[in-house]
Amino acid sequence: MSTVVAAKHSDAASLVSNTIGEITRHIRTHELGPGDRLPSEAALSRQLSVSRTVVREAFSSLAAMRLIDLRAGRRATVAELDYGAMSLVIEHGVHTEQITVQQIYDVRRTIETRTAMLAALRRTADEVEGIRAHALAMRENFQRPEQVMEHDLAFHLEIAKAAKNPVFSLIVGAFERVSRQTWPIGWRSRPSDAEQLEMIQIHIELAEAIETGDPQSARDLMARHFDESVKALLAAGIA
Amino acid sequence: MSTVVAAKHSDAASLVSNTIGEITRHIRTHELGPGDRLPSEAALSRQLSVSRTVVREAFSSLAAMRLIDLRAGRRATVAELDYGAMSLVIEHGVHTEQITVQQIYDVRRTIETRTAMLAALRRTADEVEGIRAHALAMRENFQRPEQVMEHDLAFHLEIAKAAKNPVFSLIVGAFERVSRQTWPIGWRSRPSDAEQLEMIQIHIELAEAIETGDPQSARDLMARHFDESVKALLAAGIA
DNA sequence: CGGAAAAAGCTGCCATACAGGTTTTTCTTC
DNA sequence: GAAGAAAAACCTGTATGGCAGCTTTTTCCG
Repeated sequence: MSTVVAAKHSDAASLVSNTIGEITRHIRTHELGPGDRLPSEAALSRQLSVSRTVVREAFSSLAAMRLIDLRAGRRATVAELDYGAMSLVIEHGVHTEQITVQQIYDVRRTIETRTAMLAALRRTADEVEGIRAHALAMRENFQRPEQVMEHDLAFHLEIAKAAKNPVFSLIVGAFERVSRQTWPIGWRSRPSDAEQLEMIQIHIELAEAIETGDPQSARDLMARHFDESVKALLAAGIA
Repeated sequence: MSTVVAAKHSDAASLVSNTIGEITRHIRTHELGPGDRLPSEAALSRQLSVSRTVVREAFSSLAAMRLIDLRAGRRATVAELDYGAMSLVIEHGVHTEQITVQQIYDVRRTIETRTAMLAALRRTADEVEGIRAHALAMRENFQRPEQVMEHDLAFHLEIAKAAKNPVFSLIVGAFERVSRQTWPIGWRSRPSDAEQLEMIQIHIELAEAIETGDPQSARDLMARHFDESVKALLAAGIA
């Protein structure tokens, strides 16, 4: 039974792994939240009877997964939810050819048709403002692809945020790094101004649907957006 | 504009971060795939003009995100896609009360109604066998909750696999650690044998729908499964 | 009492050392 | 010459000690 996507059963009795476990356990048992400070490396070193080297590697690993924040001279603190690590995992999957760009679009479509719908139901006035601002900024800067891309990414993240479920934000964010690399391909496959503006127009209408509070339209527009994007990528010869 | 879920703009000019970047760049530019070997710590240390300590912490971080595999005495190798790190991130979010269990169920419902549908369309004979075996094993072992849970988890992962999109597997797997902790709560909230068997029955029917190749039924059954699960959790007083 | 300066504490990084696992090379024997 | 065993070379895991530079706490002066 080859599992393709697996999780190592890490009994991994290495000191570092155990130390990571102890630290996360510490967070859990002490009910620490974002911003709360962890013991110093030296303290943990004594407490767990391992060298500071081991504690440092454990901290470093936790920081890589963005579970804690590290800053020189300061104590480590519990981190806020952050999609940085997940974004690296996805990017790694694409670069090692274990994930295709099209598979990512399939997942994004599934997720984001839902966030669009929820956003239309739950958005606050502020969020509507942000979403619309990004959509309009895409149109205004449409001769500067860099800018368009940044606003596009922010647009999708803002919708996820308006859906009021941080897990959706996490997942949408997880695709950010890859999107930065594939976005220009999609853009170039829409060579005329008309085609580019048409793509941007969908974003604007989507912003309006969310503003109006029309979940069905929001959903449909997001679906259309992804259908068009996939079409564009296929036209550009992306497998 | 408070972002709630963020990604640190890691210009993070720390040596370790830079080294992590260099290593992932090495993987990318040399087009390394799973199993391929990376340079030794000493070699990278010389090549990048940093101490072995720094290289080690970078390796350790990459291993934490499951981008590479480390084993004593052996060279580091590029890892296969693995949801271990993502699962820790989600678990962290729940323990620090940045994510609620119900929010996870919302996302799982969105994702897994899709995987069920796709599985019905794309499954192989082997996968059907695996999926059904897990569903039946749930019924057979239904007096041993531990066993039921394990087969339940494997059931959902196998469906994701049958959907033939590793990103779905990654996401479904990302909820594994949390599920292991919340599953018993849902189970206990179905106190009678009849209720427990009813829940298991949905799994069996779902397996059948996937076997038959009926995407609509598969989808509906998965949706019902999650609706029931949420109801059970709410009954148990989970916010 | 307020604020500046000194002290203490902490992290980032480095060099070195050695135990124990793994790979490669060498040597022996058939 | 080939197969297999022994040795050498290489590699990672962990520990220790040290120092620069940043932060927090304490102390002391006005």
